[in-house]
Amino acid sequence: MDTKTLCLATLSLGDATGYEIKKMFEEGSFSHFYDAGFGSIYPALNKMLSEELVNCQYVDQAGRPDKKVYSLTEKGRERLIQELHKAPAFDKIRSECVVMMFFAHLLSDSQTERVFDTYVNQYKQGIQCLQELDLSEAAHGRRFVHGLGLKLYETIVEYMEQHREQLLNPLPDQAPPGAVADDEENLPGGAA
Amino acid sequence: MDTKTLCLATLSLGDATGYEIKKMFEEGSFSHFYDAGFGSIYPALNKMLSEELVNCQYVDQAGRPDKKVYSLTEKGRERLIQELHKAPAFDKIRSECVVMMFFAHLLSDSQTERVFDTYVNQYKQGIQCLQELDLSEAAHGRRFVHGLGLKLYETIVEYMEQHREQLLNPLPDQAPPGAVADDEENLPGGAA
DNA sequence: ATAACCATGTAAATGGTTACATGATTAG
DNA sequence: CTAATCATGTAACCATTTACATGGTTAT
Repeated sequence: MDTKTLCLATLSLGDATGYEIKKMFEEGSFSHFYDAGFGSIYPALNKMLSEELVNCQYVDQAGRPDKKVYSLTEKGRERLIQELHKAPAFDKIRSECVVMMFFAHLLSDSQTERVFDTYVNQYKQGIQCLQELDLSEAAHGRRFVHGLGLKLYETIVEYMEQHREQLLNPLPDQAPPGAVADDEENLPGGAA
Repeated sequence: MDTKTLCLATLSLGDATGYEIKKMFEEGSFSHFYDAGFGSIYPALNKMLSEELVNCQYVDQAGRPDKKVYSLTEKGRERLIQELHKAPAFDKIRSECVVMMFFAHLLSDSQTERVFDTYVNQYKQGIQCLQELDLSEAAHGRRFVHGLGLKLYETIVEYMEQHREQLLNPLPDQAPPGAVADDEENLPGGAA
């Protein structure tokens, strides 16, 4: 699924600027299952304008560049529906944190902690974002997906907190030799 | 994190061919947090060979092409550790199924069902893969990550099954107008 | 017979990220 | 005064995906 389709999908929820579409991917309903940067959103929007999949209204703003508010055309709506009826690909996940945690035995204590915290905080923030959304007007699919996202995030945070010691202070027989010395800290006893 | 680093990481668990590395991403311990295809693995391996990050032993095989078994060099191990100590990026998730389920109100009933099944089956298979792994020799990080993956997959399957009706047979007031007529089926009553 | 599996690789096409470029406003 | 937010866009770079190319073995 390319950025074009994602933009069409976003616009089906209401007119928006490229800037606002980006925010949807960062903080809004889409944050937990897709992302896109300006470098792919703006070109996608311009391509779709020339294909007549979207319309554009220019809104003058003092000082700032003109706001360009995009809206779906009928053709765009048809294209969106067509794309949504293709065979879905499997999920693609790229989690650097999980790779790093997998190789905890090669990490310094400080890096292990840093990765752990990054991961937990990412999903704690995600939970907050999802909880702040107003779904009173939302269609059933959106509610379903929202509930799934929330559940997943909560599961991650819960697992991380429950198994913190397993990662950060493993029992000696769980930590084979070859570990990296830490340049900053050195807990003499470990988990006492 | 690029394919090169992922290959180094895989090789730190034991010598392997490109083909076997791919399998690790599909069925092994890595399946739930990263992926890579042949088109990126083989070039990565060759580049690393010229950078002396890996060694290669050719194993003759009757009929089949020579097997090329790669192993980490000391330089490769150092590079891996260096990469693992960088600041981790946030997770990137691309889930076409979730996008489609979000827009269930634009989908035909048959497509909704297809997407639902694709999603559930993906993670049911994932659970099976993870359960078949032998972790008796695994380091603590690997066990930690394995537990996390399993927990997440189980949570997804459980949520999907518990909320099946919400997606496939929503109550009328949860399904706003604009739904697409199905070309194959038509349930007259819905959830009575 | 046919499909799937083992096994490696290249080239072209696609597409996404990063850095650059501009510039006013507002909050700390 | 500085950083963040609003607002758009291009170009170079980087990486991945897909299709192509080869070819024997094993299971159905």
